Amino acid sequence: MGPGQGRELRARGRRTLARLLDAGAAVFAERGFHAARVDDIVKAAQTSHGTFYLYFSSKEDLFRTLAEDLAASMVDLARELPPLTPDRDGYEALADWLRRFTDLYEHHGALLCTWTEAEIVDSELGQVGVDLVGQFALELATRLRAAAPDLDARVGALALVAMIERANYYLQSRQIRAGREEMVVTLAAVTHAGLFGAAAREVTAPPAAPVLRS
Amino acid sequence: MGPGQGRELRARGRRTLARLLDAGAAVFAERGFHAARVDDIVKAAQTSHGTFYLYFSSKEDLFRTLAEDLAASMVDLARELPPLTPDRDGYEALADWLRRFTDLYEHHGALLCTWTEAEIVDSELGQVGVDLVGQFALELATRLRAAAPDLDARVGALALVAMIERANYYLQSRQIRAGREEMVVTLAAVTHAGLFGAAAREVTAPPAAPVLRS
Amino acid sequence: MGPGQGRELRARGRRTLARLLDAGAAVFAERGFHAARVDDIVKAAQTSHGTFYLYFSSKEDLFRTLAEDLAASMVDLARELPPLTPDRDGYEALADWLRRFTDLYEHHGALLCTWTEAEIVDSELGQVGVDLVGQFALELATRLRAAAPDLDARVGALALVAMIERANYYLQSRQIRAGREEMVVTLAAVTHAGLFGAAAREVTAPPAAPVLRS
Amino acid sequence: MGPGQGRELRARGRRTLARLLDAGAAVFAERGFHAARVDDIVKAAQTSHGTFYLYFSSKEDLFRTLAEDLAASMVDLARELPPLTPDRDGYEALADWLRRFTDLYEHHGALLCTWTEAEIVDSELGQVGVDLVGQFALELATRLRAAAPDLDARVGALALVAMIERANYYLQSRQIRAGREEMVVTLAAVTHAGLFGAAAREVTAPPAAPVLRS
DNA sequence: GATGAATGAGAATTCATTCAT
DNA sequence: GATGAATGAATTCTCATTCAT
Repeated sequence: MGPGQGRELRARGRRTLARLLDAGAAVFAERGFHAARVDDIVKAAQTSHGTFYLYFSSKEDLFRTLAEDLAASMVDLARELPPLTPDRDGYEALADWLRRFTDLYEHHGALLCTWTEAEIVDSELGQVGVDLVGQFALELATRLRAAAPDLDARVGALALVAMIERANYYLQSRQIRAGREEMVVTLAAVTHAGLFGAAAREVTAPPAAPVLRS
Repeated sequence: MGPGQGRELRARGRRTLARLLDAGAAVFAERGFHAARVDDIVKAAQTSHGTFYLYFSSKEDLFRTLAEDLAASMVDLARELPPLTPDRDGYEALADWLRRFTDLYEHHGALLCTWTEAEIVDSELGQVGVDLVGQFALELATRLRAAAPDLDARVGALALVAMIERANYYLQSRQIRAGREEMVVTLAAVTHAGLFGAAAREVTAPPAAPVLRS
Repeated sequence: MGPGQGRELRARGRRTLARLLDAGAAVFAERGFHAARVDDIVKAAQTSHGTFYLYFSSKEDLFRTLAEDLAASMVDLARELPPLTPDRDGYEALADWLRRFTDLYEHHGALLCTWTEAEIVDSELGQVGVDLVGQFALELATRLRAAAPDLDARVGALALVAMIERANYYLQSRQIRAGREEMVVTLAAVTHAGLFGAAAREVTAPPAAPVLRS
Repeated sequence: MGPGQGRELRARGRRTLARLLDAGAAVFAERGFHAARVDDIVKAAQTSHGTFYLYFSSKEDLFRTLAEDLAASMVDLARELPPLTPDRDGYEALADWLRRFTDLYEHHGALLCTWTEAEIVDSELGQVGVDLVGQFALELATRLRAAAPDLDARVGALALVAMIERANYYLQSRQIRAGREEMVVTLAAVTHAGLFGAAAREVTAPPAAPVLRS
């Protein structure tokens, strides 16, 4: 563990720590775990190698810290998944929630991409990843079970989570050439359709006309 | 390029090349691009460093070769996406195709996970990845457009591709605790529902009873 | 030199200095000069890096201070080597002196082991080590010369000093599995025999019965 | 373990290995374990850092290898300790053996001084050191027991070993200002006297006149 | 008097690639 | 065609020492 995190820090120390965390997030996001150099990070944080190791015991330690922060945010978000109903309110709530997911992914998602790469998988962190996906899926599964009783709710929920996560990745990595809102609406529609059938939304949702583009 | 690929190898040379490709696939899959050591690869191939550079000009060169092979297989598979119809035949055809996708992913998918990591993204290879996703999405989009005219077909198709790809990844990395067939059926159902509405499948598809488990 | 030793410390300063000296002795003894970290020392002394350099100008400065203290004690002890006589009183006096040597070695000897390691040998301190051995040897040599005139008294004395020093080291480092008193008596006997012949002690010394063990 | 030692080496590899071993011995002897830089060693061996790690897995690995070689030589020598008899032949045999010990110490002894410093003590190597001293002491103890039955033979033997070892160290580190032969004769005399009484040697040994110097 | 924070010159080690046989 | 050996730039991490409060 980073020695600098065990003790409580003075104002200056807190600022340095924050700079390192920011720099780490940026560099890991841009280069991935292995290609990220401690040198890049300290340069970005405008500090020295020595200082880095004052706060973190290793490059991996910093990564783990960032990942745990992100994981916590994700878990929080998963808990806030609104009750999903077939009506228009349910659809809107889902779309709103997806907007917030996309926000989070936009700011920290690059880190998710390196999650696998850092082979810290065996340790707790790997489990965190699994739990994370599971947490999301759990929430969805509860609704799926009611809406589509003949589907395997657990697997179906995972499939929807997969879609949401990966679509955000495509968006971020520019493999998808689409706007944020476009994607959010589409994901909401597909998910809603998956849960309650396409008909439900068609009736209640407003014509998503502006979305049509291709 | 590795001189060893610049034409006409004797039997012995072909065997060495094959061993290197196999070893490379295995090691990249297990460790990722950066963590994979040339040393690991030559040991697995039971040959020497010198020989490696007889066939490939660099570690990246080997990766690129493997990735291009995989990409070609994927593109081939995408072309074989069957016509999707709302009836039961359409559903079955989709499920069959998903089975083949899962086969491919099972054998070579680990390489896909490292695709991003190797920063060969700027080069053609990155584009290959984009094209690949695009190719799949294109096929789906055509059907989507007919089935759900108020959805952004392109984005919707990408969302479904995202789901299919990522769900396979979850399966492979054991983040999903489900059987192959279970997942294939679920993906088929969700995709089919996304395309034609849940009602379509419910009427035409057989009760997916054994899938129910959670 | 550390400013903190340049005279007149208040009570608080004296306590801090004492803590640092104690901590230094402990850490140098346990880890050796190179492996001892200033950080270990200040932690053991419950103070900070900044404070350390208030009292000592460097790690070496602290070591030197400790070593000089020890050297002074050793020189004092050497001066107190009693007159050695072939009779029983001489033997007992020698044994008593050896007991005190062993006491000193027990408390500070670990530092002696690192003496060589710290390459402060070129400086005065190295000379102190040489002088120290020499001082001991000188005292012994005077007696040896009388008792065994055909031996090289100087070298003989050094050999005895070597034995006494090294045997204490074996004892301390548990390379010898023997009790303190056992060792003291044995060293006294061997030294006495070396000086005056085995016969002398045999006649005059009491049967060292309890020593017999092996 | 050094990868280069598992496989059998070609002529060139054997030469490089030998150069590294020689260089390591020299550098460790001169600077001690901690102060010795891998850089010094590879420079002395006229090779590169990379090559070093081809043969040894770490600086410690090289040290251990050298130490084990030395330990083996020492154990061999201990086994060759001649039968010790009170007559002149016994004395001469002892002196001869001491000459060989001094030879060994002269060539490799510097390494012994760093033995303690490298904290490899916990592992087998530390035990080797203990065993080594024990081996020597065992041989001596057998004779002591016969010659001086009222002494603790085991402790007495250790004391003599201590003397022999440490005196050689003094000689090597120039803390003793004496010639080799001078020291050998003196050690033989003191040891012989310790075993059989001063009288025995006086009668049988030649007058050691030339040794007298101080 | 005391201390938390910062520093940066080294140190060990790794590994893709080249070379001589 | 094959390979054992060599290379050295790049990288992570350490730690004695200094500084600002």
